[in-house]
Amino acid sequence: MCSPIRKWHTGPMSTIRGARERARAEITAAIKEEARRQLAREGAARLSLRAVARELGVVSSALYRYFPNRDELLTALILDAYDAIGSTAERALAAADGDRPVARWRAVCRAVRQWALARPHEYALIYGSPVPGYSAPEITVAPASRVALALVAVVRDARAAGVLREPAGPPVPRSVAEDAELLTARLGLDLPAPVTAALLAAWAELFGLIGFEIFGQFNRVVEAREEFFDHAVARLAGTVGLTDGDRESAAPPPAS
Amino acid sequence: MCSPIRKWHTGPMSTIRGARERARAEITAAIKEEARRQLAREGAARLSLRAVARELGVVSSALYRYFPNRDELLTALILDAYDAIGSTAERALAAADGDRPVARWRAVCRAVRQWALARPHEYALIYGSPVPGYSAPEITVAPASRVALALVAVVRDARAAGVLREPAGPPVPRSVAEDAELLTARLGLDLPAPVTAALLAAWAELFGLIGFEIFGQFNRVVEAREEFFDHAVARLAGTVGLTDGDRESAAPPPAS
DNA sequence: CAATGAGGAGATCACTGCTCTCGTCCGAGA
DNA sequence: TCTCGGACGAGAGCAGTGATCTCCTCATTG
Repeated sequence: MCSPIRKWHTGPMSTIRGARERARAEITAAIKEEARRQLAREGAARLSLRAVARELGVVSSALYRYFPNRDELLTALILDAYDAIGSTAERALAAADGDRPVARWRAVCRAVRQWALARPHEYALIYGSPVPGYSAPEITVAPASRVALALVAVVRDARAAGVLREPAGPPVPRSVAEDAELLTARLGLDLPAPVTAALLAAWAELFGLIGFEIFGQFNRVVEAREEFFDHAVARLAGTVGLTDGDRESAAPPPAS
Repeated sequence: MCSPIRKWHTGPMSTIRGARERARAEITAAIKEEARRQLAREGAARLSLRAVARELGVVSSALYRYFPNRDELLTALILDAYDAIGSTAERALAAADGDRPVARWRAVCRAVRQWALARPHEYALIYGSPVPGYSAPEITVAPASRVALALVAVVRDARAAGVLREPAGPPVPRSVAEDAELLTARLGLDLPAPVTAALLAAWAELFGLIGFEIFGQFNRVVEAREEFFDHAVARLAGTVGLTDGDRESAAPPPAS
């Protein structure tokens, strides 16, 4: 009856459809929610299907109606986490819209760090060691790149505004330049290879910094975490060529 | 009696002592060896005491004579891994003894990367997410710092040779400078705070790069892995102020 | 209004970490 | 040289895990 939409078969969006699949969606969400709670409390490897089921007042075998196995549940959590950190970065980017390039860069980096500090276990899930004999499936590559794309956007806009310096440093090797060009082409951008290379390194350093902070490598080494992070991120902005437009904002001559 | 050495109670070194404890040491080593094998095959969370025991032709409860629990076994593996990667870095440093600073820096970084690529699971054990609800004990801090100390040594020697530039970039905030001074004092060094700060960031970037490569973040993004790494590491050497002595080796004027 | 199939309950299997008890046998102290 | 303590391994057992299968129910759908 009513025939509003072609049911099943990949409906256009998450429209309401039957009450049945609404319930299904709700239960799926509840499972992930509880799983996330346990994740935060115990970590990924201690995440137990049975415990989730117990907490939901349901028998463990019931969960298998929603996730074929534990790893699939983890994959769902990983996807959610990538989406969450990605949209956090994008939100920060949007919020810093009119700002100068270095400020936008810092805003994105800070947002990512804050997200990670608030959810260390979820962060570990996506940027720590891939879980137990579990290698991230292909589906994760798109959401995984959203943070990187936010960083790229800052640089792209800076270049469009004509305030992007060509980064200093050793020349970019041929093969790396080719990778860089492939990448920028794939993103529909036009960035010089040295910038792309610097950007990739900065991307890695950002998560290196956050990972070291979260996983304890900075314990008893760096105490002023926030200030150090901001400082490192500001340096990073310089290495990818970001400036605030005024001349020589990031190159005081070497002392003495 | 006989009083050659005060037995037990922390003998001076790993001298031979009884045949009994020799056997104990051998079995302990065999357990760790087999555990490492399983680690390489399955990853940390799939590491099973029972499987190790089975492979060693022994009943599982027997292992508890050597390690009080699974986490302690993991801790032992972590310590070994830190020692291994640390001594690899130190060996590389020693092998590049007479070389110029940038070459020494690159040698250490390359050695660390090679070690990690050859043993991704062991690398994940120490630089990935801390294992299952397990937080690294204090004992790991000393061996964990050996790689960093190798990097520091390169910079220290460069400074002693007078070929260390003061790194460019934004001024170091007060609190970060204090951390830096505390750290250099603890190491008995005399490095300017900007250098120390840059060094810490470079340390994080090094492991960010290696982690991204091992954990798959560079898949379909960076194909010329080795060249990219070398290039990033060369840039990094520049950011901490390393030069090869000849003037302006790392600062070509911005094109155009 | 009927049947069909989604979903939950419960039993079961193989596996895990860990504990406890019980023989055995080595080696240090007399 | 003898003896006794203690290190060691075997084995049973407990509680917990992921996963599968069968059975029963009831709401949805045609």
